[in-house]
Amino acid sequence: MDYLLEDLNDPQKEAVTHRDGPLLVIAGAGSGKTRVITRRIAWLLAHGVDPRRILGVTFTNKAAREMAGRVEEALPGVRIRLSTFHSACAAFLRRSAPALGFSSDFTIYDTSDRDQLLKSLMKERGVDPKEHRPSQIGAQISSLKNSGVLPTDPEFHQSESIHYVVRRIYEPYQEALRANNAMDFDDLLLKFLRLLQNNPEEKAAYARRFDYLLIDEFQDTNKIQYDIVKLLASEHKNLCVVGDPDQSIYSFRGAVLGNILSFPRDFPGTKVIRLENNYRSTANILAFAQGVIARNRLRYEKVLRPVHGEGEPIGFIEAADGSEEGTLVGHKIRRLLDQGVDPREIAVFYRARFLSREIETCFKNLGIPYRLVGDLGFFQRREVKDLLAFLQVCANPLDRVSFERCLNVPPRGIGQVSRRLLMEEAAREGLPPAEFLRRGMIVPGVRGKAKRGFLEFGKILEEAAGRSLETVQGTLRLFLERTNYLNEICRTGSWEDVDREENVGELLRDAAEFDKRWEELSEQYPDHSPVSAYLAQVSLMTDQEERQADSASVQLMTVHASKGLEFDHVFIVGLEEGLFPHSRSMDDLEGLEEERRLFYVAVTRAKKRLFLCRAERRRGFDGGFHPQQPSSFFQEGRQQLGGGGDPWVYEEDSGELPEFAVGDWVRHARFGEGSIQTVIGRGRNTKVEILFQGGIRTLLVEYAKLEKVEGA
DNA sequence: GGAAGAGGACTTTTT
DNA sequence: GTCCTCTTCC
Ligand SMILES: Nc1ncnc2c1ncn2[C@@H]1O[C@H](COP(=O)(O)OP(=O)(O)OP(=O)(O)O)[C@@H](O)[C@H]1O
Repeated sequence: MDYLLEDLNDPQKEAVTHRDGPLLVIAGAGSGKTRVITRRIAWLLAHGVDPRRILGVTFTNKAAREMAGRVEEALPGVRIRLSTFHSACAAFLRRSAPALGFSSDFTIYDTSDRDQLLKSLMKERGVDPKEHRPSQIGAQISSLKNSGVLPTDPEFHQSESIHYVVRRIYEPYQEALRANNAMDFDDLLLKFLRLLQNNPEEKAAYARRFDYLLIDEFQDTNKIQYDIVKLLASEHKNLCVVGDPDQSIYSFRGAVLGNILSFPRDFPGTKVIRLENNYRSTANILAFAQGVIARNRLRYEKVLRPVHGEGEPIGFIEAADGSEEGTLVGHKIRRLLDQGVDPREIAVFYRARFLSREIETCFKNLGIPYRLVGDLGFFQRREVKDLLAFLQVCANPLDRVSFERCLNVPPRGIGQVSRRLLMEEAAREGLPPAEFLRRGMIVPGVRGKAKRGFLEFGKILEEAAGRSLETVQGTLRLFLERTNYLNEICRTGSWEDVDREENVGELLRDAAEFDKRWEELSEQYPDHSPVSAYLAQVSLMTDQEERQADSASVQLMTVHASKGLEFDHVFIVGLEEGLFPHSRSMDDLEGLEEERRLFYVAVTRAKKRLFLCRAERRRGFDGGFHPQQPSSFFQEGRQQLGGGGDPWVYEEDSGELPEFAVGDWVRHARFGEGSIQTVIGRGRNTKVEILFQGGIRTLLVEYAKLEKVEGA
């Protein structure tokens, strides 16, 4: 099994073969930390350690899957599951839920469920949700939880700095969660920690449950996570953590750099290993990255040497506005693709999610295949959330947030007033409203459409319950058929309806997939119906990676989502003051330095080629343009790299372009026939607005491959 | 009393 | 674009 060590350098070997006791690998970007973790897991497995006694934790689902893949690559035939902190804690809590006053199939609320609940609690207490946005209040509650403060703790009442709305709402919020048999993301960590702290038997049991703990991206753990880790490792101290203080980019989630720095003190006898070769990037890219990060003052210095040669210079792309930025990036990518570059080796990063829109539009027009990584999209889509809310109500009738969401979907005549009457009547009967309706009980004072609506909804619930939620797909289909959902929702016959239908189909497929695997999965979910197990799984999946993982597309993602990944060609867009670094982080040194770390992360993802991009103006939400100053990061690139002229020049080659005039009929491969509404610009930059059946599109003539339709 | 459509406010980063 | 509230019709 020495082959497991073959492609490792000496310090890596030392880390991988380190047997027992605390181990800290602290090293810069691209130095092979992740390789250490995955190889170490393989090494342990190869030496007879039971995979169930290893707990490997990463930060995102994506990273967990990727790393599991690498272990299986190194050790064919083996199967191992790596977790995120949240999924591991959720799984533990499901076993211990009754002790905490929850049933084991409790619901997990995502951020929008949380805000929904907060909103209704605020309204009940006469707090205007417009004056204090639920999401803001929720964010503050979240950061309290991430520093370990519950409303029942004395600190909560003593602290002066807590907003009065938070002060009023936090405790009712926790009570409501419990009444709904629900936890939010932060509860998953905090409640598990409290369970260990307050319960010596549980603590002892969990401290013996694993023999080896391995944690990637340790610089981004928060206090709660570290406390959990300490307790899990308290008996054997076989704890291997890996990280890079310069890549700490989650302080908004409570991450504390202190964790990785104080690790050797917290675990006396820690073996500290440094990795000092960068295997990922060209020397040019690495030198730039190090110049960038060297300007931070709060820093733990490390050595990092390039292994590769100088490589190509860094490129700069400066555009007049956001859409030109997208087009220029698209042009460049198109050329790379034409040279035979694998689209999966190209990535576009942005600081803020909304920047992806403009890029997407341009890529669509240019026909560049792309994929949005970590897109919240799918599970946040209206129709998907509606359907999941229905499943949620079936599985957990106490969940009022989901109940309120799907009660009147599709519209069945139930409004504000009938809703209130139902709640009051159900409360009088001492039943959750969902249960009240399921029994077919009547709400006095409600007649006509609303009355029928209640009865109908109750009947669907009853029928679903009658089938004991045995298959996810069956339960969904029941809802779809009884409500005629698709027809109700897709009435307008427009563009988006097709999407909606597809999303529903996608969910059904996903559900069917889960049903098929239920037999092997069921042991992971004790006391769960298939439906509640499905929900348990889905509510921790915030992305839809797997569905499209193999598509040959350019990858679009936030810088945060790029952590731990690598690509041959990287474009960082939106390098403008206020955007990246973001204005909300520019007030203090810590904020600015974190932006710089974030930029460092972005830069160090690139293996061969890096492009820094900015626009001179950008459209605001009102549609007007705002001038944008180049980001200091962009300027540093310019300076460090000698101002380097303009490596980005249009090539005046390709032959003639067809000319179009307003009113011409044209045919497009994908959008069909349409008429030209507007012609913008000249020559290679000509854009046309075309009215197709599905709506108006703006296309670049050069790439749209439009055909004139004569005699229309 | 409800539904559908118009108009306003708001967009950092994630589990 | 999206989410939410307010208005206008049924
Ligand atoms: N000893 C080695 N020899 C050659 N290549 C290596 C070696 N170790 C790692 N690599 C390669 O270097 C690249 C970076 O490795 P890895 O992702 O493990 O680094 P990392 O330290 O986790 O990076 P980051 O912190 O930036 O995410 C990968 O392509 C990996 O395959």
